[in-house]
Amino acid sequence: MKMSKLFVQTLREFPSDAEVISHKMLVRAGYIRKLTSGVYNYLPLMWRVLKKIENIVREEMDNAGAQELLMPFVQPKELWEESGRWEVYGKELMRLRDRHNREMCLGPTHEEIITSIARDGLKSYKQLPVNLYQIQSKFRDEVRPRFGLLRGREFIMKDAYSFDVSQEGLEKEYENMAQAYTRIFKRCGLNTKMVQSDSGAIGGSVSHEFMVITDTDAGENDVFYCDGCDYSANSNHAVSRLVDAKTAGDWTKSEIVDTPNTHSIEELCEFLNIPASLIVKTLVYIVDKKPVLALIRGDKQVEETKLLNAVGGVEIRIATPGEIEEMMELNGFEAEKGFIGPKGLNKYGEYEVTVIADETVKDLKNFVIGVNQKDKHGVGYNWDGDVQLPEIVTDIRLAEAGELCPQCGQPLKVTRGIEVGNIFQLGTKYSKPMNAVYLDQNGKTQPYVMGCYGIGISRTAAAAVEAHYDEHGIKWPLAIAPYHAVVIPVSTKDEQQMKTANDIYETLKKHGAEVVIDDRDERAGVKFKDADLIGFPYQIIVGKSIAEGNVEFKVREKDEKTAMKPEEAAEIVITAINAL
RNA sequence: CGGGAUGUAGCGCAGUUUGGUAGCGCACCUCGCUUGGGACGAGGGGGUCGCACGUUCGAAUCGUGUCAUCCCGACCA
Repeated sequence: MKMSKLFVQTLREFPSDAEVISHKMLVRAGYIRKLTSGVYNYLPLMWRVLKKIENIVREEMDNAGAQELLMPFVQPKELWEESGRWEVYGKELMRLRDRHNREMCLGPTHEEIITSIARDGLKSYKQLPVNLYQIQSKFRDEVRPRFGLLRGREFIMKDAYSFDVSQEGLEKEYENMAQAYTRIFKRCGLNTKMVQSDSGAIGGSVSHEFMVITDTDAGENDVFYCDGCDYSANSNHAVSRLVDAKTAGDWTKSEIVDTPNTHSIEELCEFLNIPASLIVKTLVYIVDKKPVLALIRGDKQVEETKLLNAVGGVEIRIATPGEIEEMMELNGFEAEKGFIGPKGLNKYGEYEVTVIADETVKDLKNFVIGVNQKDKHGVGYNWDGDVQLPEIVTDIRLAEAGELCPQCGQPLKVTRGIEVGNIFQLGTKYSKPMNAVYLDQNGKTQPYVMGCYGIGISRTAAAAVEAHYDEHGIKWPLAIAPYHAVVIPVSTKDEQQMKTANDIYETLKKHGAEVVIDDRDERAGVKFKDADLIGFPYQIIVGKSIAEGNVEFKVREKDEKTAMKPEEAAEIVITAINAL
């Protein structure tokens, strides 16, 4: 490819609306252009990168025994009603109507469609197991798209779905996919960590995410991990053992005491001169319009996803001060933020109040708790005597770095991660409601045991940039770079330079290298800057030293130039791409 | 959804306070000169100033509305 004809416009400056490195770099280097919020054009360079990643994914999926197909991007409401998700998916699901006023949606994921395909085609246990996948654009109408390709509304995803006759079969395929994913990301030049995670709106029980570990804002997930063993988990799923804390108060009887202006845990601790671990704090959440009280030890925080799962809801948010006031009034109290307690709070609007306690409060003795009276708290309280321990006691706590690993007891650490892949054990979550069944050996009807496995193709590309760049531009891993190499004749007017450059260019092409020759009549600096910015893994510079028979060879990753013969440089590139 | 900010040429921005013929840098085209880390000179093309309505002799500039984009927060009792 001639640089003069390559469709790429590099910019002198970073775009003003980009925050994270991958977004800035990909726009500036001419890979992507925003069409509208969260929606990007993939320009030729970007498309080459995406195709590289797709092909790695294809090879590994096919090798793992999966079969590729392609499902429609637009989906009918009816299937989503069958699974029950039309009601619960929320605003992320982009809904629209056709000319006949029939309701449709843009596919955010394809469980419903694949399940309908499977039930039409897979009638017998003899046909199972099967794993089907596609690579396709998805659309999720994110609340707040950001970070360029990392959290777009439209993005490219590989989604695979497995159908088995048993949980054992599913687990085997799950492991098979986990191994395929590990190979895929390794081939893409990414170090990933496979972490336990919550299964979210997709549903199911067991799930893991593949995270590219980063220390930047681009990592939207907190990942807890242990150096002592292999434990690692997304914060929405991480569990930990507590470090010792004071959990029994010194009060000898329970009473209500004045605690003026103690709106926060800190203020209350200071006023009573106690550690936060002696307080039961009560948080008011609204889950799908219904009120939920969450009780947790004062020094700990609620993990909203865990709470949501404990209640079995879809959408969760903290209650507003107005809602809290309303609830107080309705139950005959006059209290505000800082003084709320579970006792006597029974209803809100048309709903009963659900109370959920975190495990941390169960064993507290002589503790402090809100009693729904302004400027007062109960002290020396105990469960069941002074206040009822809720029926539901479970883990709704956000783990913290420094707490102990649930497996081996060493202190947990935390880092940030970009989720590039995930694997779920769905079980019969979709096959049952959608009546997707096969006949077993006994002629009996059974629902498929399903799994699903996603990889964000476009996000993987962006994550690769986050992991490989410097102040001059991108440093693509060879396997996913848009081109393997660029040949730069410093002066296009110098016949010897041009001839050598062309010879190298032709040689490389002949050996299967994807290569660009920078034939532009530009000054050397311009070409060097563009080459670094675009991120060609190898640069072969043909300049004055060609008089001594030498070119300069630069490995972008290492960022240093070495003089050598043209054929040596070509040899290095060819050897490298043959090793891919 | 709430709060904040911004919309002026492909990109980055000035001009808006105080209304009076739309500017700068980069990019693009032509010529010259230059050719090892985003040169220089001269000339040139490109914008209904997000959109609508209003005020005014006159609106990028003032007012109202609207749309879009970006950031922050979705308030840990």
